Amino acid sequence: MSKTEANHQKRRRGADLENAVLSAAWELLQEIGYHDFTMAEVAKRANAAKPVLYRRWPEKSSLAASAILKFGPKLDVKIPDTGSLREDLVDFFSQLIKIFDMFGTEKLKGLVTDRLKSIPMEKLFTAPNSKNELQTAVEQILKQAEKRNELQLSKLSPRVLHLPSVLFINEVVSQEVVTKEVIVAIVDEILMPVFTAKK
Amino acid sequence: MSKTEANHQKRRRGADLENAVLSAAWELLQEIGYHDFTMAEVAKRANAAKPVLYRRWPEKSSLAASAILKFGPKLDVKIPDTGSLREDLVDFFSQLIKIFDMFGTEKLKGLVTDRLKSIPMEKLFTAPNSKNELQTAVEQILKQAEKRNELQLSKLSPRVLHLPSVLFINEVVSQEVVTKEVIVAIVDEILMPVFTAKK
DNA sequence: GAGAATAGTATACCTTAGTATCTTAAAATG
DNA sequence: CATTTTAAGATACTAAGGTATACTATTCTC
Repeated sequence: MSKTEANHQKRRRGADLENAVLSAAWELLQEIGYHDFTMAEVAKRANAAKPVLYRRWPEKSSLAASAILKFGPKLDVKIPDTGSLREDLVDFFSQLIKIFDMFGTEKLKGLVTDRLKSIPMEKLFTAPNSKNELQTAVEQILKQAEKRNELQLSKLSPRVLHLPSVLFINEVVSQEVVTKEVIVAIVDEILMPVFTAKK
Repeated sequence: MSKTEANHQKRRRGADLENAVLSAAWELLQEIGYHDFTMAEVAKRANAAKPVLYRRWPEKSSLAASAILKFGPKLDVKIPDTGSLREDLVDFFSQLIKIFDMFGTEKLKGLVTDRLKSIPMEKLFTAPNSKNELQTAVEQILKQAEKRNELQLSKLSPRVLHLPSVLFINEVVSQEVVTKEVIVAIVDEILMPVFTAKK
């Protein structure tokens, strides 16, 4: 029992500890992906006890999501303004797939399906205590289109505004990889008709 | 160790055993729902060993899905022919929600998200070795609409044909309950514009 | 500064999905 | 009918998510 070193003279708390855990989680996620990622290993890496994790995140998928939101590629996607709704949508979603490709959808699939147990699809891109950035961007693109008389925003319901997120997640969950062609098809066959429907 | 009864003179095999397991699974699902449903309990109820289950179904969600497909309410939904695509779609999906309401979407949510780990959304309604009945019905409804010149089937891609399944599943995963109003909104705001898009 | 409240640490525990192993009944093959 | 093959039975095991408990270092409050 002779601990040769003064192991933990200082005990981390609050934000300090939280950051250490999130960093460890982020490292692990990059190294081995969500599927093989375990809570025990995160705890070990962060030199923290498992209950510390569960005190902050109710479940594994929640911790993983937090780590990605904190350290993952930022969703600082440029909102395009090409002069055409169609082009703007294609451009915007093309930027999004790059982020997913960094991980590979295969590695994210498990996380997404686990998250769906707790939150609805359209909220998957929403950080706690913040706006859904994807949603905001879509609305911005639609506003631009309204100025060009391509559509009437007031006629679009929340369900319709969430459609891009839903379709995108569906592809991530269903396909190995989301290509540019897939995005073009989604925009031309689904989003454009819905957004510009005369009603 | 004195087994007073000749417990298992006969050892069940093949389809016999499979049926016994599926029956036990179906009973359990009805009694306690998917979340509390365990493989060990199914095995016990069926007087079978756990490896018997895993030899046939690779995972819990797969066994549950099989049990529902076998004993659950049949998808023998009547294909409506009201003379209007919109009415047909609303009518058809209204029949579907009845089936889901029998369980309550809450009880099915976990099953659906678990299934999504193995299969894409649009295949959720497809039994092994059979056609996707939901898909077939949608196509039938669209054929009828084509005869009335409401749309041109040849212009609709597989992605578009799967859209009803995707949207329906999204609602089941996202909402507590899928109401008639929700269905009407999905049909009017999304499906009709997509199916009848001029392009 | 004394004492209470808070929140780490360490560790054991429970539950359940899923696997491995060994024995044995039943079916298939000849 | 003897032998081989297949698959069920029994049971033990592993791994991981998640919880409970006892103890103790910090911080808060008075």
